[in-house]
Amino acid sequence: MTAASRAAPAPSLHQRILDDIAGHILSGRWPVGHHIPSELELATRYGCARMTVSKAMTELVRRGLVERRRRAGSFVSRTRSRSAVLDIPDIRTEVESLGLVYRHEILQSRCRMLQRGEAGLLVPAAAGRVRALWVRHHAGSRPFCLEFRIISLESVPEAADERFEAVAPGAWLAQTVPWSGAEHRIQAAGADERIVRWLEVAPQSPCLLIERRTWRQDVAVTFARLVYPGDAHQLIARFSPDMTHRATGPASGHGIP
Amino acid sequence: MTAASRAAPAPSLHQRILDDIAGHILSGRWPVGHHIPSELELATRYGCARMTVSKAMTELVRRGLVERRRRAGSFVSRTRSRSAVLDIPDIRTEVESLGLVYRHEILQSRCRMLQRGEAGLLVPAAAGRVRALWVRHHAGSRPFCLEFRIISLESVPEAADERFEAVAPGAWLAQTVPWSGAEHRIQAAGADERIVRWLEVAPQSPCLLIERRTWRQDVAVTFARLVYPGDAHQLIARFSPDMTHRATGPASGHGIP
DNA sequence: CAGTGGTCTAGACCACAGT
DNA sequence: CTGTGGTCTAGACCACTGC
Repeated sequence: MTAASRAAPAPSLHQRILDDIAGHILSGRWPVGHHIPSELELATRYGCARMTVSKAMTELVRRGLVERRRRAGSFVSRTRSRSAVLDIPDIRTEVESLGLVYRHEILQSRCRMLQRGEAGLLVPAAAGRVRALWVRHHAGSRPFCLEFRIISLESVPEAADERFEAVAPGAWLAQTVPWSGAEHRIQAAGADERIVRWLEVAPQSPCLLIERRTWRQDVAVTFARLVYPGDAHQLIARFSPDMTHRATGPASGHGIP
Repeated sequence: MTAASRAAPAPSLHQRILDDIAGHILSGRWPVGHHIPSELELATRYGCARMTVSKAMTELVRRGLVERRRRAGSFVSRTRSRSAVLDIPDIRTEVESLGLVYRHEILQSRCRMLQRGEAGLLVPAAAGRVRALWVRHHAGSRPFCLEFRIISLESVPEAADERFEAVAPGAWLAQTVPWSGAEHRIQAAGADERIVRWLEVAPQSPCLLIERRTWRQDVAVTFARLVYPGDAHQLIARFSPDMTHRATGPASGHGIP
């Protein structure tokens, strides 16, 4: 053993097989369409049981690197996955990780019926009573984000009595209501009159707009529209599905222009 | 068997266990922090081998619903995963899925040394010769997207001779060069002078700006900055990592306001 | 120290799709 | 028909860690 293998936490065999094959693919030695040896062949090669190989291959399929067909075999995938994992932090966490003091204030709060024209906001489409809020989030002394939120009171009746002073609606929901799915829509928009007033930005200045719809099983839970002023805010999405956190990675060490 | 179970493709046992437990968690019956029965207990309950349970639990950990600690046991995760899968389509695909005719044109193209101030664009930071391009993508008769791209010629020497007329650089790279990771940064920005001219938009109008850095193993491959005019363009990110494709889902059936 | 998860085995049966 | 993946079993050993 060399000194180079410092504190190697004994990677499991299926992990090593996975890394080997992923390495062959990512390096280009196994081009798109390449026929990967069968599980039995690989098991023989690695001197292990077939199930150990199977575990590695299953994970490679999940990552989109490999496609498998019965009887035909396993092949390097041709559809290079054009998806990435988008990390959507809690706003408080986000602000505090910038080293700033977080604070939020409830600008408006009402319990009312869902209005016409808001039907498409909740998903699946819903009607009935909702809690509707406008929330402003601050980073230090500056407005950081303006949030419009609707909470379905049919899904979350306890939201009717919550004052959301200690904890903002988003965080409150996250720790209170279980949810099974969410959809985010991200776009750029010019500041409208309300944003100009509440975020203290110039009219029509560019803003990042994030709409989030959350549901549980087949019931709508909440809708949120988050507006971040200017180009000060950015989202980061990384590819490589939990690819064992490349320590020497590009995530650090370069400034954003 | 009831008539309701139509064409059920015999879900595997570990899948059924997974669905059961996910159902308990997502419905709230098992709240955050709930102690999930041990693998042995579950195996007894389901009358199966421990490994079958293990497979389900491992997947639940991957999805962020469950945390496991040795000796202590398995618990419903408190950190509800705030990540989503962002789908980043190829521009041509995107345009054509809108029912429009796609076209791209190379506005500028040079092989040159990487300039000072561009050092942070490639990741890991690199120097040396690059192919630098400005590309304009059209949807029908309208400009759709402006792309600034840098390709490392050390990683992709064959990019020096490619004309990128038949196929745009992004698509060409996707089908030519294997890559292991990518990072996207998404933000809103006002249109600068170049964007105003080439995308035919008003000065300072809001644009969606996507920067993509791609690398292979530990070598930088390419950098791309894509600018989409106005609020016409949006990205969509869905939560629930391949959560067995909710057919009756919110992905369809509601118009975007 | 004992219970838990993490891993691995050497088999087995089956479904399925190419040949 | 046959080779492939997909699943499952009934064990086993180990590492860790909370009791």
